[in-house]
Amino acid sequence: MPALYREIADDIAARILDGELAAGSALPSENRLAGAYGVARGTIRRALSILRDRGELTARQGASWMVTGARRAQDVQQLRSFAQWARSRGMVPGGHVVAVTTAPASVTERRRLRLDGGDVLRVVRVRTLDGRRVMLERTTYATWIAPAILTLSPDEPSVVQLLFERFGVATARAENIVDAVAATSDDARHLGVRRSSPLLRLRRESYDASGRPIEYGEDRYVPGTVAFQVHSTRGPGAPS
Amino acid sequence: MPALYREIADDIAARILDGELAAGSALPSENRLAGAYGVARGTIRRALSILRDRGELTARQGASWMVTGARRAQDVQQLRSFAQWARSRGMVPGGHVVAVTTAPASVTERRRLRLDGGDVLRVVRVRTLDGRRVMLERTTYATWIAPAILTLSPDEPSVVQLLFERFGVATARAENIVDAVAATSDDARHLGVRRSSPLLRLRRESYDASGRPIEYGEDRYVPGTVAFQVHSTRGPGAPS
DNA sequence: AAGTGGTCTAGACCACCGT
DNA sequence: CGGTGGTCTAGACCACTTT
Repeated sequence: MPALYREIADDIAARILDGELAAGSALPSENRLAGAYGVARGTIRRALSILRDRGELTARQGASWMVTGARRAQDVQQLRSFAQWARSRGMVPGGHVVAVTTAPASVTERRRLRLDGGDVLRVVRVRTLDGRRVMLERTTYATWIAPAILTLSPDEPSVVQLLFERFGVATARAENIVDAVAATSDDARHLGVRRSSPLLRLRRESYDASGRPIEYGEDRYVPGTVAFQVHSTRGPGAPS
Repeated sequence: MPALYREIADDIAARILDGELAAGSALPSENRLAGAYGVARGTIRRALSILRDRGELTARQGASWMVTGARRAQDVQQLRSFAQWARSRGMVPGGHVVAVTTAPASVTERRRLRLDGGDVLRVVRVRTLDGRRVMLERTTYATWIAPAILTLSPDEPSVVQLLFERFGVATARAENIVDAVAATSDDARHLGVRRSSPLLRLRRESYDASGRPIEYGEDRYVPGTVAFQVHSTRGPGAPS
């Protein structure tokens, strides 16, 4: 059962999408919304703050909440898997595994995955969107999760989702560092681009709810196919 | 006067930095903190949620808040200006203007800056960090802000800050789209890199509190000098 | 079972925006 | 000025983790 404030946020988001709440228009006051939804004002504020963090609404003290009408795009902050994100944009995610290796954890891997030893699982995948190759993914999975990964179909499009559904392993937090690199000949071959052409690199580390590292790796994106959007706000502050 | 929850968040952040609250350790319970700071539990939760959004803390229902000990890095979500960000990392921001043009707004500029006409100001700047060229910035300023920009010293390192201090114009919201491009010969000359080498491109649009576009443009970063960090959480939700 | 964070309420006061 | 959002309080109940 989702929380009340989530349901309300979803409802308001739907009303924006429907056009009932037009871009640039003002929302009813928080008190009116509270009355209309039959909840306390705090719950409304919490719902609105979610939409503000997504860039769909803005607030100014003294004035009403406004609908921004920002173009929706990919949002790194949303922490969705490649497959989930693709589907939400109406595209078909696909891909295939290029290489799978089981090997003793290197020093670096032990440090980054906080392992004492054991084998890690290294996987290289090509990711496609509507059949087009858009990304090359290199991932190292921690020892404790590796067996679970191996039970999955090699070309499974949504590893993250299945990890949660079958094993209850959910990514709670992730750190992503973005920069640009030139395609190596390896990258170029797998992605079908020219060697040394620019790629967007996203280095990731993900953690479960208890803070234990799940995996780390990097994704190399072909520019023009996928763009990352980051939304930033300098609001009066964190939501209420 | 900053809000209470901000002061508390700053205080806890300082205690983390001091090492009083070590990475991986648990915080006192919210009720204890509320007692210690002499505020209501809600105020404590709000302060903690700020630190969670910055990736410094994590929360799990039923367990205590934990200090993550994440490496501090650049964070696109923070919405700081280049100069402010550089200074916060202990580096000296600098730069020089390559070109300044005043011209009637093109169709694209009128649309993106929501102008009816008039002249816009186009500025190209090279940004440096400790004397090294790291970024090429191309910006188009809206008609209404252009005169203010022109009063600033051409090589002013912190345009954003001065705009606020002298004219009260603050960026409230920004949309950033990140991808990778190959350096044009122009880029290469200004940044001192080889032509067609990979650059990280950040396209920006910024808005003031009332939602009016201030400027838009793009920054091209030399990889390896600056990296963007994006922190993402799948928490029980937006802060309280 | 006890303690923790997650959600929600009802009310209060303030700072700011609009008319 | 009235209405708006921003902050803060005090209490309640629930879901979850820990011991």
